[in-house]
Amino acid sequence: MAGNTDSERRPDLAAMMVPLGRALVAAELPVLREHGLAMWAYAVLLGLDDEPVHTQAALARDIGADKTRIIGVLDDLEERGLIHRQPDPRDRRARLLSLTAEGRRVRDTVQSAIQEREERLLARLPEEDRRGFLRALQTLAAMPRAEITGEPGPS
Amino acid sequence: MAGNTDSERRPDLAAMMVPLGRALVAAELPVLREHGLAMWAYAVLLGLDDEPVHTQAALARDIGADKTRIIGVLDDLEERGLIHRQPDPRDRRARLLSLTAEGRRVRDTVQSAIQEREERLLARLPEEDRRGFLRALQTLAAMPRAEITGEPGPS
DNA sequence: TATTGTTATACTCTATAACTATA
DNA sequence: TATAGTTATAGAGTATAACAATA
Repeated sequence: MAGNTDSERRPDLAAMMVPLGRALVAAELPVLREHGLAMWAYAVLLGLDDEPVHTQAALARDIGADKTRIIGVLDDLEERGLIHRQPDPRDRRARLLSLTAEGRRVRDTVQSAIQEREERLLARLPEEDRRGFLRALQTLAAMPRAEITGEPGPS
Repeated sequence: MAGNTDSERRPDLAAMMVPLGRALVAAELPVLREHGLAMWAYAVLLGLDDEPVHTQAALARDIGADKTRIIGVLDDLEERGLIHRQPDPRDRRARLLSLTAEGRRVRDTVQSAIQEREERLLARLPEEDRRGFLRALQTLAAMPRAEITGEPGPS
């Protein structure tokens, strides 16, 4: 009646995903520290990846942070010349955000190092599982949060 | 040189896994609340699943918690008759932990409800991806943490 | 001396509220 | 009045340190 025979029983998805996510983050930290980046700083660099401009609140929302929390991060990244932050001439309340050339270089270097480590981990999986895993993970990660939680979401 | 052609570029694993894990947890919370369980209480019930006995420190380590943090949880679960906690006669420092019949019932009920929701989510993936995803996820989740972080781990 | 469970404390991360400047 | 950015404050969650009982 529970829908699961004993043979196909598995741990809950969250019970597997959360500790695994923590371990992956822990694996990233030494790489980030080598380049003087904290986790949120790296998230900001990734968040500015495609979109060359932004507003701080939108960037915060995109990377799952609070707008008040990334201010210090932006201050630091700007001071180090990794991002530009200039007032929007058309709405002087807003700040336009973009990566500098150096910021782009750092992002690429760090991301390559991180994904190299990840590839070594993924290489230990059977090829068929590996492909399905990556495709499914990207599909699920791209879903709006509300579709996963089942809640109507922030209206 | 970076090992990735532009066509196969993907987000970092952690960048997908962590928000997805958070969303899955958020999806569990309403189910847990229906049964008066907090997240760590559910983790304890799951941690006592196979092993009928334990010591509190070992249980905490197994579920990725601090030994000081689950004490209140154990107090509550014991008071509600979901677990037994009795001094080990052979080492009176330790407490033997086990599920009561009611604790087992609650755990099964809650886990079934949670996994039903999860199955509805997984049903939206192509069958081939879904199988590989689950197999790979279980493989990775079963790995010792040190194999993922690359660190020597707590010696 | 070392370990189990416990309590008390400190620290980190995150969320909320309040202020300014623009609109 | 409403919004973007900022600052200050409060809260939740987590880790660290210190203690009593037992080994």
